[in-house]
Amino acid sequence: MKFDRELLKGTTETFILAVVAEEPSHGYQLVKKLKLKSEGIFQLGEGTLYPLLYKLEAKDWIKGKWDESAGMRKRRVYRITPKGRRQLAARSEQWRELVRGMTLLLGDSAHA
Amino acid sequence: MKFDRELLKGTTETFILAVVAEEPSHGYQLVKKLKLKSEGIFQLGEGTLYPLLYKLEAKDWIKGKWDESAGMRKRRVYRITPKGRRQLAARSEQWRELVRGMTLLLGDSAHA
DNA sequence: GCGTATACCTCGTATAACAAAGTATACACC
DNA sequence: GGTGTATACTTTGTTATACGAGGTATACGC
Repeated sequence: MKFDRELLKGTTETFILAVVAEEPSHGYQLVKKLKLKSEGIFQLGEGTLYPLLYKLEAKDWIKGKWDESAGMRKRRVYRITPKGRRQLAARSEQWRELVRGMTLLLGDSAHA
Repeated sequence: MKFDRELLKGTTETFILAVVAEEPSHGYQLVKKLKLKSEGIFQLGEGTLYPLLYKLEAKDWIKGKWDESAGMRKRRVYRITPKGRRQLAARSEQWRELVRGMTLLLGDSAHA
């Protein structure tokens, strides 16, 4: 979906954490996976995803490791850290609150 | 609730439109109303709300009119325009898609 | 040797929500 | 008639985020 530019802000970190938590992944793979698993709703470009991964790693929420298996393009595989799990829980909580607030305010408009 | 700074982005215009659509209101009133109706989840400051109202009016999604009834501090009452209603519908649709995408991706994490 | 899919990296831009500070009016109360 | 509080609006500066557009380089099929 083509979102109104700002709508995604603050949610991306959360769903990336969630997907990485479910299964360690590398960047390029995440681009595909996010699109697939969200049924095309989220389509992050690489220019969005990679810098985000660096940031998450810098905060120690995920940890990347180079995978240089023979006969493969080398790739950096990220897995979630304990700290990342705690963040994910906190973010999910905030997300649920946001949804609750919006539901309260949108009311009928939400089903227009 | 204290949100993670960026999480609200893109949602504020939507719920303001929704509340104004339900009933014409002036700025100061909206600050209170948003907090009340969202059960304290959304607490926009005036420094956030007023500029937003100006922007929405500039886009012709809401229309303000000075109310100078006697014995009252004069206030600017906003009501939604037809264009605003269409926007509200579009925004609500996007919001629902976002929720759907997040639900797909968060999965178990959403109930942690 | 050529095309395509894979995989990663970097820079510039727009703009949004917020805090903080300011102005000014109505009204209750002593 | 002076003080405090709630009402009501305005403006400025800061921070950060998602994105597009561009770039590099490797594996593999044919």
